[in-house]
Amino acid sequence: MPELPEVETVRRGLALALEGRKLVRVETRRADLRVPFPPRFAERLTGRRVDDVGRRAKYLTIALDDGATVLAHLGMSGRMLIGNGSAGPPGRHDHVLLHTDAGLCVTFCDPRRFGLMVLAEPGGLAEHPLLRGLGPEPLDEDFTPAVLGTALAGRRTPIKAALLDQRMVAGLGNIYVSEALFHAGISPLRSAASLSRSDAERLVPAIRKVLTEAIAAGGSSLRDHVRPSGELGHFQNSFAVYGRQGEKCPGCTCATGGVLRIAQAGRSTFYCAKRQR
DNA sequence: CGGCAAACCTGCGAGC
DNA sequence: TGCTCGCAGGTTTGCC
Repeated sequence: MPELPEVETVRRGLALALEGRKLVRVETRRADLRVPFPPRFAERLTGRRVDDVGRRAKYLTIALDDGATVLAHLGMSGRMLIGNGSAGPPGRHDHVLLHTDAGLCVTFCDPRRFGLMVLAEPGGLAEHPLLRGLGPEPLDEDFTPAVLGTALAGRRTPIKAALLDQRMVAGLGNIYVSEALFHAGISPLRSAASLSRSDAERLVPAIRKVLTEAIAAGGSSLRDHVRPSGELGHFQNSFAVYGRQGEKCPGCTCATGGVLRIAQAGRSTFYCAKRQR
């Protein structure tokens, strides 16, 4: 499911249900997801108040009042859903339940179990192994064309693959890389190192624009993504190229072709060969 | 070191 | 109707 805009949408929904609330009961319903839960994970959370729900790249950060932080990743199919806690028995893929003193329950549901939920000890969040190597947040001011250019320098891998590398810039996934490259007019096949300064100066704003608009739309709901409230996102209706192979890209005047679909590093890439060079 | 393919796991839609 | 195949928004591992 989730790239930065979907995770940010989930963060905003979770903040409404969790911030300032005490966790009165916590259930883990299996021993592990992609990685095992920390020892006594449910006990560590029980009785704690949630001070803040944040996000770093595609990770949710749930800060507790004892200084520890829950790190959650939604993998491909993870959802966080807010319910009233009395909506019948948990489903087969409901792995973690957080009951609050307001009577609400946040359920972490993840059929494919590529997600995870672990705990960073007080003061250890920034240096946590899952976060340590991440590149800049694309919506932060310190993500500049110069910073991106430096990160890409010397990389012979295609720009498509480089942008999926969370060390270059954090939070992009398969959808938004294709979309951002389209808006910047850059071919996904070009090597990362071949991007000029002027390419980077178009790419950075293109990344920002796509992510900002997707967040405003509540993310993209292709199959799994729903907001904690249960509402769907609708940015999938604004895709220029993703999933649109054979169609003309927006505003395209060329007579032939249309959006192409290719495989790069085992994943689908969508682009317009006319308008992306 | 760098880059690619495979692996992790389940569900769903298409095709036979 | 029911089976098999291919595919899916992420990340890590191992191999070349």
